[in-house]
Amino acid sequence: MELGTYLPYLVNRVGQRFISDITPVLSEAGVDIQSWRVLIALYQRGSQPVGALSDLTSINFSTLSRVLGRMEKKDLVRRHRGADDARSFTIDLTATGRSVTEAILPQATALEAKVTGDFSEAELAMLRQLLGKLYAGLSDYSADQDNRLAG
Amino acid sequence: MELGTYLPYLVNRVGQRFISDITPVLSEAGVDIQSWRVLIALYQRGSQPVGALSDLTSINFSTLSRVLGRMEKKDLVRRHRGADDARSFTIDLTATGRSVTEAILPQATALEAKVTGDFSEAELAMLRQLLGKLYAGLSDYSADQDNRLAG
DNA sequence: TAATATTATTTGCAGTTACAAATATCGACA
DNA sequence: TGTCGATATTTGTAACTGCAAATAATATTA
Repeated sequence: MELGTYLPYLVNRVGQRFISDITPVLSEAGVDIQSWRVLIALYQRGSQPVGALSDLTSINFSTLSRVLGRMEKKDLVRRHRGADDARSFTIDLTATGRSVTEAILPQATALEAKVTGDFSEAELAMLRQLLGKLYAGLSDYSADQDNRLAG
Repeated sequence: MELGTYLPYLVNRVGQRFISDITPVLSEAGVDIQSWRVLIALYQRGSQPVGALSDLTSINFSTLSRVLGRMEKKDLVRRHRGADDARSFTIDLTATGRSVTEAILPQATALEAKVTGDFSEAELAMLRQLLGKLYAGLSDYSADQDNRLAG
C-alpha cells in the first residue's frame, strides 16, 4: 500500500482543504462548517427531521442535536414536533437562515468553480459519478457490518 | 446548485463513511482515527518533523502536537530534537508503533478492496487521478488566498 | 555580536465532538 | 387499554479540537 494511492488519504486531504478554503467565507457570515452543511441541506432539500438531516449531512446525530441548538439560538433554524409523529422534530430554515444561506451560496459556488477550473465537463461528471459509486460501496459495506453484528 | 453535485458534500460523506467503517478496526487496536493517519504517514514515508507530518495528515499543527502526545504515551511514536535544526522535532515510529500499524494495515487494505470491489482498474486509476487534480486545484486556491492576504 | 525578525512547536482556553444513557413517543398485542 | 419493545431525539460526560498566544531555537542585520 502506498500513501498516495490510499483512497481514505486522498479523500481526507481534499475534504480538509475544502474546509479550510470555505472557512473564511463562513466566518464572515458567522457560521461554522457544520452549520453550513445543515444550511445547504435544508435549503436544497427542504425541511427535514433530525435523523434524515443527520444522514444528509453526515453529522453524528447527537452532535447534530447540539449544532441545531446553536443554530436555533442564532435564529437560523426552527424545531417543531412532527405533526404525524411526535417523536421526531422537523427542522426548517427561518427567513434569516435562508438569507444567510443565499449570502454564502454564490461564494461557495465561485470557490467550487475556481478549484475545478482545470476540469473538463466530462472529468467533473466522472468525478461526481465515481464519488457516488464509492459512497454506494461504502454504504453496502456498512450495511454488511450491521448485519453481521445483528446476526 | 444541487446538493448531489456539490463536490464538498460528495467528498465529505465519503470521508465520513470511510471513518465509520475503519473505526471498529482501529478501536480494537486501541488507536483513534487521527493516530491512524499519523501511523500510516510515518510508516509509508519514514520519520518526519511535526510540520511535515501536519501537511501529510491534514491535521492542524496544534491538534497534531497533542495527538503526538497521546501516541507518545502509548509508546507508538518518539519525538527527538532535529539534529540540524533544534527548533524542529523529528517524529519516528517505535517498534510498537510499527507493529500496531502492521496489525491494522491488512484490514485497512481489505476494507478498501471491498468498497472498491465494483470498480474497474481504469475507474480506480481515474478516481485517484481526479482526486489528485482536485487537491492541486485546492492548493492553488489556498496559495492565492495567502498571497492576497500578504499583498 | 547584540538586537530583532522568523520559523517550529507547544500550551491556555473556550468551545465542539461522540459515546452511552436518559427521555419522550409510538406501535403492537395480550 | 396497559405494558413492552422499538424509534427519535436530547443530555451527561469525558475527551478532542483549533485559534491565538507563549515558548524555544535559528537566521539576519546593523
